[in-house]
Amino acid sequence: MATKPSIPKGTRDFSPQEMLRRKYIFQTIESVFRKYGFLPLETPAMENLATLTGKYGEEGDRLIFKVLNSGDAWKEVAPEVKEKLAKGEEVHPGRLAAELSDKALRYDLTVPFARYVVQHQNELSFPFKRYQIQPVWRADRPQKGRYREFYQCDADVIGSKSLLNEVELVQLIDEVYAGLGLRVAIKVNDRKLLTAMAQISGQPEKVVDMVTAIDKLDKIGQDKVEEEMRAKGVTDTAIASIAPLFRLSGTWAEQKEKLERWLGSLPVAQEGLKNLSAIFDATGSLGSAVLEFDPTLARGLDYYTGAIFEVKAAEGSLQSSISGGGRYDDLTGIFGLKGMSGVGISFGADRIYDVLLETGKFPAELGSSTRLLFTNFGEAEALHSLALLREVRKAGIAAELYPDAVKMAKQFKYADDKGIPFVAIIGEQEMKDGTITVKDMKRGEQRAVKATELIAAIS
RNA sequence: GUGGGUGUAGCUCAGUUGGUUAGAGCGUCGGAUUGUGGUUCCGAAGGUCGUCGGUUCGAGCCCGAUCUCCCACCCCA
Repeated sequence: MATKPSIPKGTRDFSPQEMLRRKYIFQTIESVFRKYGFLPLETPAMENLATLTGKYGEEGDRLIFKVLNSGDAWKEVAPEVKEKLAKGEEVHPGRLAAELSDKALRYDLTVPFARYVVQHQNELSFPFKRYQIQPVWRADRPQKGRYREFYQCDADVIGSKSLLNEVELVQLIDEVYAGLGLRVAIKVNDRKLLTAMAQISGQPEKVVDMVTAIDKLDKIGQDKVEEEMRAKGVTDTAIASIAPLFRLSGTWAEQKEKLERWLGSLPVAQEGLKNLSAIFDATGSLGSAVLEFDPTLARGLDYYTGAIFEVKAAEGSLQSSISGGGRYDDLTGIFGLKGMSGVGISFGADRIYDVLLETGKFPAELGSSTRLLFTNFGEAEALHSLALLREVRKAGIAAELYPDAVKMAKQFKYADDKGIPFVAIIGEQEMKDGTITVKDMKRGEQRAVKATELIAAIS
């Protein structure tokens, strides 16, 4: 009792008002997922540690929340590890973690999905389209728009190489954000073009270093990008040979022409261009989003192999992406199922929430749920109201009876605080007359109605 | 994981070169109104000043450590 209660760093409580808004986001996303033929899936909060490690790169492994083994975890630690520690010798952190923990909280929804597909491959009919809306956990340092527990809303189709899937995902993204009333930019690139660029530079092995530097272009500028590449061991001639990247302005048709002149001789580049063209040609007109080719878009190099997507809000101050996704050719390979190509998209509900809040895009009527409150004058009046309450609820109207016979001011204040638009007053007088006094809280007016007129009076 | 800032009532914040019983606004609760909220008036409750330690006759204020939140980096939704 002495210490103030609190919650772990980077986690949050969601008040009823926040939950109404969060549900609005989840429901909008979910209904679009369903409309495009995706079906729900859930996986456990915990996975085996081995399922997760090594899937997100070195940085990712560090950010996985490990769960301490139950019982006396220390007792089970291998004797040679204990000996080393006793002598004060270094033990590799990963090794020690593996000794003390064999479970971990999920880091994203894609890897558990891949695990699920491999485990249940004989029960599934491909292409398999699933959506998943669940929290994920990362042991990151919290910041604006960055939490240690947050929700992802994923839709993936696995077992189909068709580019129609990419096209559908772009339309799906557009429809979700149109539904939320938010203008966004969908940035698209193809991992194959980045590979081609590294090849033409003569240092294909530096692709990751080049791309992570180029990814920061709009943030730090061309000079700093080149500086960072140089620091990572990219030669000056290589840097010079990828310079055309920075001059790829214009419409997709113009960008495509420039890319063909620059990288067209390489088969990988041809393939990437073919992919992107198919997406641009088949997408058609969008409602709320702008689709643009962004040659500096890199993201998720761990498993993406084809098209990659990222969504940024065109309104509000949040610069980070609010959705991301792409094509992966061999995600299930690491779990023993080869040749399963898939493509997916992930919506960051928590960041979408922040943007909608800042830009005032939440619908105003999300506020209240109860439409009618019966006041409570005492046992006899409450029992009388209870019968009417059932009728109102039967008509599909949310209603409640104040549970205690406290003074009227408190009951009215309750209705006011909760945003309840109508209050039914049934005291001694009304019971005698067989009427109900209905007060419109917004107008401040009230009138007596018969029981049969009650529903009409509050509709 | 690296660097910087921050922490005083439920919330937003004052608090003088270190000096007695730490303040305001909003909110909460009670009353004016024993059948009427949102406006008004009156009153009350609520703080081991993030935590632990140090300097000092004396610390909300100075020093150290630690935690939290915020900002930048890394990375990411």
